[in-house]
Amino acid sequence: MYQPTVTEENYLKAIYHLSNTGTKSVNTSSIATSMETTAASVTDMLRKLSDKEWINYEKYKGVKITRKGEKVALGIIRKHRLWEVFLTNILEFEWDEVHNMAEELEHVSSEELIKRLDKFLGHPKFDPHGDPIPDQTGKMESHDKFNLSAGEAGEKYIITGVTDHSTLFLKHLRKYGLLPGVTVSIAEIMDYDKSMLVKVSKDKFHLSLEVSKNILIKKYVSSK
Amino acid sequence: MYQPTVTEENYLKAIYHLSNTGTKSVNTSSIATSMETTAASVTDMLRKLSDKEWINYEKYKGVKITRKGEKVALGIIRKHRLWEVFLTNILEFEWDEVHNMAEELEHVSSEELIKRLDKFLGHPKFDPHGDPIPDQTGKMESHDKFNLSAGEAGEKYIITGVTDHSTLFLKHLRKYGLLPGVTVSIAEIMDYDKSMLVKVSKDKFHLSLEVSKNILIKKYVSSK
DNA sequence: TTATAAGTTTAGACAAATCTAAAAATAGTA
DNA sequence: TACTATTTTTAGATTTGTCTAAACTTATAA
Repeated sequence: MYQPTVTEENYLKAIYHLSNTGTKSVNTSSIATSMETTAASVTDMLRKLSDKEWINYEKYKGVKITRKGEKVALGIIRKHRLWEVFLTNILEFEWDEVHNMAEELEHVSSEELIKRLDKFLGHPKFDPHGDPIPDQTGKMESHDKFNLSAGEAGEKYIITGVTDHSTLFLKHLRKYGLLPGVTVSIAEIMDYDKSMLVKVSKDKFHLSLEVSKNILIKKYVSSK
Repeated sequence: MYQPTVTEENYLKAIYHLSNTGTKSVNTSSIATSMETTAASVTDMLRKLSDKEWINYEKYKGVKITRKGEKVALGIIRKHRLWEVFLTNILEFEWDEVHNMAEELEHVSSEELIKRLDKFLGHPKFDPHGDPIPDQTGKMESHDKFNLSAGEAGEKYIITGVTDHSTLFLKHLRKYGLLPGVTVSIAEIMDYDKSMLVKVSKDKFHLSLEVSKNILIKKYVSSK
């Protein structure tokens, strides 16, 4: 119906993420924080997004994304994650370097371009951070991830993703070789601060709760 | 010094092209035509570009691009042409399909991205339309092109580019296999309308002056 | 339950890029 | 040269996305 502007696309993406990630309701101030702007600006934009039927919005009552809005958001997320795969796999950037470039590339409008990029990359299912890539209809895989901080001593896990996508955090993980696909065994969990001693291939090291909380894992299954 | 906006980048690109292409001076109305906007809007923008020292501008006296402005323009042109190579060589688009996508991709800001893209593509010297790609310092090859309409009967030439970049024209040329690199012999030039009978591999066909005027060629050299 | 705090919206303003209509400057021509 | 036509600029508005400060609503807690 309407063609969203770049700003509208970014708001819808933020609202989509807030709807699915946090447990709190999607309110004006949480959007303001995630968009790094003021509550007043958000209110203005919510009216516009509501007029275009991408969200349901009632004053003082918070926001719910509509089917239409979700479709826009998933389209942008698809583009973002495909470009991230391109940047790491083809142009050989590190996983902590690609986010800002993908933030720009995701707004390039051609659907045909993204279709061909997807094909060229071999229809990847996950981006370099382990996040699933929606297909053209918006569907995506979602394996039952949980936090490394909820893992048990003596168990073996595979890293599937992260919840903190900041460059600082990703760089930190890269230093330890903690990338999606890597196997981690928990040797010990400290009672005092919930920090853990982990083993990755032949290295052993300490992870704070702050770090383990932001790493997503699945159970290690030996065969296949 | 200043970071140009997308609009400023597009104005500088247009002014650069007008400075180098046409013989007429770069005046307000020619910029307005090429930017598909009004003379009033152009005047406003010229003041801004002048404030930022990308052009020298005197009221009613027309415009001259500065070194700084030329550097900005060449950076955009470099990005545009590298993305065009990517779209045709890697994503297998036709040469008449890539322009609009490249118009968006050229404004993605990362210098490192374009450096790696250039490397990935094998440091190409020309884009799919035969236009030279500036290097990081703004230098580019410029072989002595001339118009096919200035060619002589009985002579053999190699297509090096086009002067009309419209989809309509490029599609027309593609139908005849008239692409950069292809060899063309002029069999006959009609006195009446300056149309020409040309031979391309085994095909023979007629080209109007309208068409031949927009094809760039160089002399065919048999060895090497 | 009422006072206060927290969160949200409105009002009014601004910068960027654009427009139309009118005024001013330059160019072309008799 | 002087008149007219063309080109360019100015003036005043508009749209998008933003801001601060003030007003308003909802939540919290004595």
